[in-house]
Amino acid sequence: MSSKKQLIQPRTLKGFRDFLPAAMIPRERLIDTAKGVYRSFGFSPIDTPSLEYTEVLLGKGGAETDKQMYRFTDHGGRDVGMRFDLTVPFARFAAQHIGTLGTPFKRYHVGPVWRGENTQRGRYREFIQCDFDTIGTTSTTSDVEAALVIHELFRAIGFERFTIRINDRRLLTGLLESLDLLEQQTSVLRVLDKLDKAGPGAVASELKDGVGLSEAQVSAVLEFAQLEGSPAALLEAIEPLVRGAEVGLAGHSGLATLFEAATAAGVPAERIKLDPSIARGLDYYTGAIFETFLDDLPGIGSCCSGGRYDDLATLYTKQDLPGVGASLGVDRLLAAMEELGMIEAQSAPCPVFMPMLEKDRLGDYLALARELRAAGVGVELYPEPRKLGAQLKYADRRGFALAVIAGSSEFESGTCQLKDLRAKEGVEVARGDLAARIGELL
RNA sequence: GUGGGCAUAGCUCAGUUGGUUAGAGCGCCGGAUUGUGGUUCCGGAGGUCGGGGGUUCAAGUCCCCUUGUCCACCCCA
Repeated sequence: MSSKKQLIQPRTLKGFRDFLPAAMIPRERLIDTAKGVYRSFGFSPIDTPSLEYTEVLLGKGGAETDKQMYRFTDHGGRDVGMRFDLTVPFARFAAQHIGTLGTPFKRYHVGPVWRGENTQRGRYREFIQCDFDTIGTTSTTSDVEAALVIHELFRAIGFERFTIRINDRRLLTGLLESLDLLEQQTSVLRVLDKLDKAGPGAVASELKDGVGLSEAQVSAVLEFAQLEGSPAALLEAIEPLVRGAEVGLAGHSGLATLFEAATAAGVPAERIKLDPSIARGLDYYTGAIFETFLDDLPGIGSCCSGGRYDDLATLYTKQDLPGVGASLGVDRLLAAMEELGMIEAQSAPCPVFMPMLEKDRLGDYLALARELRAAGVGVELYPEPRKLGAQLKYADRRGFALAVIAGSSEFESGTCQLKDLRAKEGVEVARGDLAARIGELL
């Protein structure tokens, strides 16, 4: 037969991506930062399977997420779904294990999720979420803490200009209840959500003609959504609008406590806003809602969203398991950081590069590298004795900070050359002082 | 899922009303420089013009399908 082999075109599925070291290093750093912040607030790590019985996942996030869920039948005929977020599996997890864990329980969870929707910038079919949640308490303390975690998280990642927009589902429900619009809640909120883009005129006419509200109802809803000002001023203006409904008042006092406490905790006013028009989020939210936008790149969407969901676990257990938490969109945030020039283009996994000059000195090189590693300094040894210039070029391209250069004369005299690749300067250093000198330069 | 724009070398892009062997810059490899790289000079490799089909004497250029990507809607991290 033909000697030409038919090659398979190397490619990835739409919305699925490969990650080269240059992308993976900042990605891991971001995740480590998030884990550190979560732990500092007392959240513990957990993990769950990426596949679940479809019945566990279906109908929990709303019709839209059901449509986007990857779903198939496995070899045993089981109806299987790939998780589209980490919150729904967590509710199942909590219902299953809360007996041994006890309440309240705080966890964080980092892992990929899948949604079969159309791709866009910062929007993929496989992406990492980095969640933290507290379950087993309805205390507003946990709501406030969620806002504080988001604030510290973005600070730790390196952002100064961002806004956490907060609302409460109960406020909206209260308003609609007092207007006798509870039935149309979903469609009213969907239209309302377009306020920013479409403007009040378009929203008004769609509420009237599309959803069928009366003039009075339209103006009441618009008046509510268009309120602006400090949280305190907003809450004062909102109170009379929701006074007629108990839920509304509960949401009102929850938000009042939240903003008061967040301010007392030192969150700057410009980073935390009450936004009555935020209504979105998955179907399971029942209380406070959070969305986080970057002031310098609002178009990319919310990079960290969440809220309170007091009924989610009731689908799996009779025990009351209210929860609150949020999800950091790692991939979306990285796309934003890339665009904002916050990511250094370098892919050196460790600080020190060691060129190999003489093949028959392999044992000496390995021993020297091992000494450095034992002292806590990461070292990469080049695998073959090429021309030194070429090896240094390799090191430079990877972004190594330092090179430790040694050949026969150095090995015999117990020294080596320590070269700062950034400054392009080298000094001769006694082998015993090497780790210390490296520490000074890093 | 719906609608629109893109798709040419590793990267960023040129490519005239369809018309001979498809170009540039950067990068890469080799040499000048047999143990010290980012400059300079010389030389070199690398392209099924995303894939498939069609129209034509002739297609990178026109048409259809398909895949990917970007944008808008929808929704969301």
